[in-house]
Amino acid sequence: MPKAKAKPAEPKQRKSDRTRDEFKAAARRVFARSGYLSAKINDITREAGKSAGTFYLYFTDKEDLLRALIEEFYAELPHNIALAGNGASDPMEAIEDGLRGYWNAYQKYQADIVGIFQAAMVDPAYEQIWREIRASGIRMTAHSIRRMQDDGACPGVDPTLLASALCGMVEFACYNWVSRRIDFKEREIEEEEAIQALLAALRGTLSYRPPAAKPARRRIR
Amino acid sequence: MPKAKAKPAEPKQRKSDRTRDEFKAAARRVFARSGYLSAKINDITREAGKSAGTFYLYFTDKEDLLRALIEEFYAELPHNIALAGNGASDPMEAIEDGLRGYWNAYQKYQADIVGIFQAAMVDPAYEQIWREIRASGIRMTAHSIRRMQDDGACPGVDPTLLASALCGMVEFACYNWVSRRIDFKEREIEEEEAIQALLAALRGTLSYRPPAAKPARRRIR
Amino acid sequence: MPKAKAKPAEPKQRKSDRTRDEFKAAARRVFARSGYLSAKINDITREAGKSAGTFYLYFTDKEDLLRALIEEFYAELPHNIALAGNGASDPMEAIEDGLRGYWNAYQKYQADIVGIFQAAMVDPAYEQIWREIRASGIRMTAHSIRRMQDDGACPGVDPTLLASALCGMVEFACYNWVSRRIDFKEREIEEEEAIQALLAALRGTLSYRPPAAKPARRRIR
Amino acid sequence: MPKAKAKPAEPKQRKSDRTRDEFKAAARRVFARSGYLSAKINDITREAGKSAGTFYLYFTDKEDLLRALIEEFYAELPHNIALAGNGASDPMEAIEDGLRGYWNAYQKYQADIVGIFQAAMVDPAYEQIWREIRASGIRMTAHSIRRMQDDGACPGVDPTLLASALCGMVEFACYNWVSRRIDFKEREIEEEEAIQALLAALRGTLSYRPPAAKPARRRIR
DNA sequence: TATGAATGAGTATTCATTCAT
DNA sequence: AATGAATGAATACTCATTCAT
Repeated sequence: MPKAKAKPAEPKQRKSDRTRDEFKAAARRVFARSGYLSAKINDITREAGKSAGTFYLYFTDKEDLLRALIEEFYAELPHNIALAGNGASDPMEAIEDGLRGYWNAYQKYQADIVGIFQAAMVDPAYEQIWREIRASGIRMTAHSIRRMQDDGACPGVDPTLLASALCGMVEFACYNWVSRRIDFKEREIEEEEAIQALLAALRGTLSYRPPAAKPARRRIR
Repeated sequence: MPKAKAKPAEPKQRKSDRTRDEFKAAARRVFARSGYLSAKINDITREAGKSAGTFYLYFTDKEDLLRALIEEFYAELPHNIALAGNGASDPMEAIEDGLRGYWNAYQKYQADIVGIFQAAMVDPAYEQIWREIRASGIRMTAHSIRRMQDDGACPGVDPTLLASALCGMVEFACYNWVSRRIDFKEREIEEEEAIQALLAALRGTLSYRPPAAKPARRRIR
Repeated sequence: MPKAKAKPAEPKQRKSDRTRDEFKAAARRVFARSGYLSAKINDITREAGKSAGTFYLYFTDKEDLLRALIEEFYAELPHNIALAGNGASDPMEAIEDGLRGYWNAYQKYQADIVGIFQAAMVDPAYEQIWREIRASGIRMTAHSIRRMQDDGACPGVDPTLLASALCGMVEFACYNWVSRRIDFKEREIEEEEAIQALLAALRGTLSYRPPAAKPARRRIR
Repeated sequence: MPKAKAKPAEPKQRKSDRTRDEFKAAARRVFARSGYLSAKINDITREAGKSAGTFYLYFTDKEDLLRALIEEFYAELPHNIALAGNGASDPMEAIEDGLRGYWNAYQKYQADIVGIFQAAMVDPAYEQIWREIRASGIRMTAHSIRRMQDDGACPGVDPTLLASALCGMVEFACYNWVSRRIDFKEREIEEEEAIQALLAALRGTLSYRPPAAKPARRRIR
């Protein structure tokens, strides 16, 4: 038949991309709702309004899908965290900027982070990824700690160890407060209130200076 | 687990008790090794050197087994934590005692705690249990925070919120450092070193006093 | 079956409907051959030429499958029985029409009826269903009995009790003669012969008039 | 040690018999309560207050146990039925005696009969046994029918076929009314009332004489 | 004899993945 | 590209039966 069709090459590519994105968006919703581990492939395809088979045209696996989420997340992470902290000359400010950066990233990439965290529990490959994500935060935090220590604050602790603890605190608070809504079922936590609580801990820890003459602990009464 | 199944008759004899304990011990090893969620009933029976069916003479479920672990854990928890902190008159001392208590309990009941934590990700009933376990620690910590605030320290933060963050920090550090051995693959963390790092954060946070004239954030130097 | 499980999504397409019907047909063959209680899911899938998992795309259970059979059976039952008896003005004719209706329904839905009957032995929910199916027949029969009693026949008996006995007779004869082929292994029973035997009992019972002066039982001759 | 023990050979034998009987009694209770097919070996041993292993000292099987029940039942059956009917010279009286005999036997051996009936659904060997039990009743009933037919009553029906239907009626009524308590949940059926209903059917059927000039059924309107 | 803990074959069920249309 | 029906390997669970004590 003589009807010369215009090659729809471009639009096709587009459509395919769109479907892929729809899957990712659906997965984010599902992961946020019921976690990565208990999410069934079917839950995701249903959420995406696609059929079961279609999923495998775009991803090989639930893990593959998670990997795709992570990539996006990775691509934007620096904007939220690393860059945020970079500008600040004052270590305390750097820490606060870092916290706010992480908090914002967490809001947006909740599903990804929970996904990685849960996958890490079961799959060593994801444990590695999780460790890497943590690592950059820890490195930054440790750097600030070291600067504070140079100034005489919080002496005698391994900066990396302390950084690991503090980053974990932030991470875990996000998980508990934002994703699982644990601990505070009865009331909504205000975003700023939450940040202030974390900030109080960070600030206190980093600026701690032991009293001049430290009395022996548990001295004889 | 939400549907309360009738527990199996639970043979009470000597031999029977021993087998039940063997299963619990085997489960602790398996959970510690590969986590609760990915553990198969078969993994546990094999580890216990028992046959598949035997498991069901003692437990109805993997969940039921976890419940049994928790009970034991619960029974001993107060000795390690609550009682520990009770004697101390000084809030800082109470916090330190609580930390050491939790740390010790964690060493011993690692598998249980990880099990509950993982089960909580997937099963609301365990989320509830996990929340309860956290609650007692949070309550105690919040109490100490309030006492410090009465004294003028760490002002302007919701004690419960801050307590939740700090308890999470301890919990999560135990998980990362002890159970997953994340962050510090290259070296063994000394127990005392780990405790000191956590203590530094707790002490700093609780005793923080803002500088007399609080300067505006990010003022020009 | 007491716990109402959510039925699987129940694909509605053409192909899917056919498969569902194939399962029902296969189940009817299997139930007729070896009874409902001893039928394994596997027997049915094999008979249907499908794989194990496919069964669960269409039914949650063996019970669910039986329920599906019953529905079909229920839908047609009135055509065979109730309507049949409705037109007849003479109670004896109503009874005969009812009998022929039930007989025909039984031929077609043997497997369903046997299934319900067997399931009722083990599961109270099916006992209820079975009771309901019986109830309509009993009600109709009792009605005819009452009309005959108004006319002076078979006096002094509870119509419902008698109806229950007579309906049971028909039911059980169908079971023994048609489904189990008991009692008459050596020869084929002609359909009409069987019906005539049942009819003889029904007719005799309903038209019975006690002899005028009832002699004492077991008097000396 | 010089204490010469008396050989407890006799008592031992007694004890063993007693245990066996306890199992049989327990089984009767369990079968009557929940049917033969759904009864687990464990249900029976628990009901008997014995341990699981002990069961196998006395029986090889649940079937073996059922066989033992049947034997006892068989041994007494003639007293209740066959002998009962034998004395009567009048066929109607023979039928009534037979009915009362069966009814009494059923009360006592409910569990056995239900057991055989259910086992027959699943196991051909028990189908055979069931058929045999039925056979003697059918033979007797057919005999009475033949005598009535010689007298001109209920003409034109195969006596055995009719007997099978009538015996089935009685059997099934016992099952429904006594064992399953179906059809009459709301009220207790009086024993005599039940017997009278069955008797009405038997009497009517056997004494039926077609009206002199039988009009064509469904004549032209 | 009696016990009851242990066994393992048999069965049901789930769900990621494939493939004909 | 998309569909959704079909697959079957993996796993959980039950229960009759054995056996060391």
